Amino acid sequence: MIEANAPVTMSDVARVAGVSTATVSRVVNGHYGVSARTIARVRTAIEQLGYESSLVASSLRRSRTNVLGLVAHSFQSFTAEVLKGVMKALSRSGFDLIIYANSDLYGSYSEGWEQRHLTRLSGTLTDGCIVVTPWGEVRSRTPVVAIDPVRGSTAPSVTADNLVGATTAVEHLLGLGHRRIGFIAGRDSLASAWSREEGYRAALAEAGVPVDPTLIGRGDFNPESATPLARALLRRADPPSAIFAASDGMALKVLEVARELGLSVPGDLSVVGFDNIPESASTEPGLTTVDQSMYQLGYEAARMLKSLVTGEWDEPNQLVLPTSLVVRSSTAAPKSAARQ
Amino acid sequence: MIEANAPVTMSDVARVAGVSTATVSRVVNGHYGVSARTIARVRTAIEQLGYESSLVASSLRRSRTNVLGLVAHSFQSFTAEVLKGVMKALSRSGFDLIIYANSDLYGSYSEGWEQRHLTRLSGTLTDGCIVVTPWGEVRSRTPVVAIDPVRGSTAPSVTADNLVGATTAVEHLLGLGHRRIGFIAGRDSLASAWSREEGYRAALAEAGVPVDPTLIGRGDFNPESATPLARALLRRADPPSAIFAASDGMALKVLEVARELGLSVPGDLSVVGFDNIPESASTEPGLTTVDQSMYQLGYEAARMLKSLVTGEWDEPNQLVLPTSLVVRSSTAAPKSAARQ
DNA sequence: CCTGGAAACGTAACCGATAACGATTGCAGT
DNA sequence: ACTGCAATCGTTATCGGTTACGTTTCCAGG
Repeated sequence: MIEANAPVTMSDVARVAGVSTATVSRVVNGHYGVSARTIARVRTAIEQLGYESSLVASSLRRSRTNVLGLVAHSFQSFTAEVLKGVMKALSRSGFDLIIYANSDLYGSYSEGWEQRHLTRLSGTLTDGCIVVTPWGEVRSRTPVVAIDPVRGSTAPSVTADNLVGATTAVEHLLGLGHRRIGFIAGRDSLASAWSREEGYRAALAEAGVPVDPTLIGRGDFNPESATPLARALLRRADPPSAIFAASDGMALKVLEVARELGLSVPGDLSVVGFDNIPESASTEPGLTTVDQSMYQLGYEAARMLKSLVTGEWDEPNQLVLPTSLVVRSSTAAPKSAARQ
Repeated sequence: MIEANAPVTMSDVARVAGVSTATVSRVVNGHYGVSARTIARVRTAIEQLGYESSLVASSLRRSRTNVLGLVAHSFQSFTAEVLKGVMKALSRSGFDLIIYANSDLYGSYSEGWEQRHLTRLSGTLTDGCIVVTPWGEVRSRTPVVAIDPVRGSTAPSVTADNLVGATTAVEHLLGLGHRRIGFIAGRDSLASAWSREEGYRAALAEAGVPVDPTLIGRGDFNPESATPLARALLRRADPPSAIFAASDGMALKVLEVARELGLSVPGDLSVVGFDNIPESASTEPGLTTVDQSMYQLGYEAARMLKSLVTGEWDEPNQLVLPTSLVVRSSTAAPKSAARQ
């Protein structure tokens, strides 16, 4: 056995090649001022020892690392889909990606996680970060792009056209004949939650249907938060004939509750979600939802961040992407439609 | 404005609190030997400056970082599903997760990426790593768990019962009456690809059907690799009546080719995949496949790694998880079934 | 032969933190 | 008052690299 598994460092290479670590560094980074013969010697030593530079050590001293970061507090379908888009945008770009996710020691929805992670990374490791569904405005030495930012943020962000998406979804229900339409809202610090509720109200107003505040449940985008809300809505003496949930994760929970209460969907209850996560297509019945191409969100965010880091961004830095309604089988005309 | 966005370091805190950096470090890490009054002063300074310790700097000096790593070369559905399981296992465990993904500068399937990434991280940043579908055996200072390891590896790993899964899949086709069954293999350095091919052969042998080598296409798990292979198989004068693809990604490409050639599925051709990625449920027709719970793979791998790092692992370190056949609508009896 | 300047390379400071170690202080015991 | 131990805290080496700067070498030009 040549070597066990001791970590081979730059000074090991230097010793073997008979040069200083400074010279090794120059060779590794292709800097000027090393003779061809020395380069060859160093290269040989590197090869022989199987040396790889430590990302950590070099990022400590360097300003540019060519690593972009993504921080997220959970890994549900939303983030996973976003991630695919980010990876696509970064493919062959020269930037590597580091995703930092915490283990939720402080509780699943501890405020400020994104700031904590961001400062821990952006001090040195990354050239810039993407933050998914943050809790608040963040400050950072390096550029930050938010996916689904907080309300009123003016920082760079990428978001879906939540207002139009939600309006379309509710219009779809109205068009089917529904009049009592429940709504399960998202975490209200997020602009998306706000806009989706606005869309809900706007569509109702447009149709001349008064908003009944007792039909609105205050969720937080966490699927579990929807369960008690759905139960409360559906156990009423006068339950809504349709529920629009601000996210698919929550909408799927509504389906669960409906099943639990013996309600048939879409017979007794129509359900519409928002996001179009993969699970929504495979559930039974298929969930009618608003597609916001999370893949695209990730793709555009990564593209924006890349340009911000290299300093070549000129487009507006608040991107809004279109949505589209995907009609599946969780919606139908209400039983009492004829009555209206 | 109090402070712009200069990175605030430990010495800033020390200066404000009027102590040395060592004392700040002790306070931050809750070490012994600091008076209550000093602790309070330091805490105040930390609060006031909004200090967060740098992950990079501390990991350089520390031995334990409480960060686990995951390296993957791409982010298709497989890895995304695995990730959800990993996150679940790490939730509230005290371990954070860093995912490192490269930008494919060296081509999508550049051999040795996992070793490169591993050495760059494991020197200091992480206490251990999960490697997804590696290219070869890896060496590392810290524990490594492979998901879907290379053939013949004896290192810690988690894998699905690919042999049984593949056998079951082919038996399903045989049971429907198929006799000419094509196979599209995966990247053959992986144990999973090998086992799935073994299962294919075993099932045929058991049924007394001779293996026709010309019905076997050599893919590499990359969906794109399946397209030309499927075309070649289906354009033959004597095409197979069914195709078993070693991954869902490839199977979906087979469906695409079938559509392109005007073949109806399952009328003219039955297709079976392996993995059960979310897309397989939502495609039309739904893909019959072997479920290997990628979520579970990730969950178990993280659990194993956690124990290896803390040194409390006692179970065997090569886990094999069961699979199950999911029958959807891409399989049916062949038209010529009556003839046999 | 001497000088100037660039090329090649080493030395050491530095990045932000941790930890071994030593120094100082406070206090109890005698 | 003196000793001894423990508590508290600063000093400094260190992690693995990068880089400013200084030194040496070498060659061309005068």
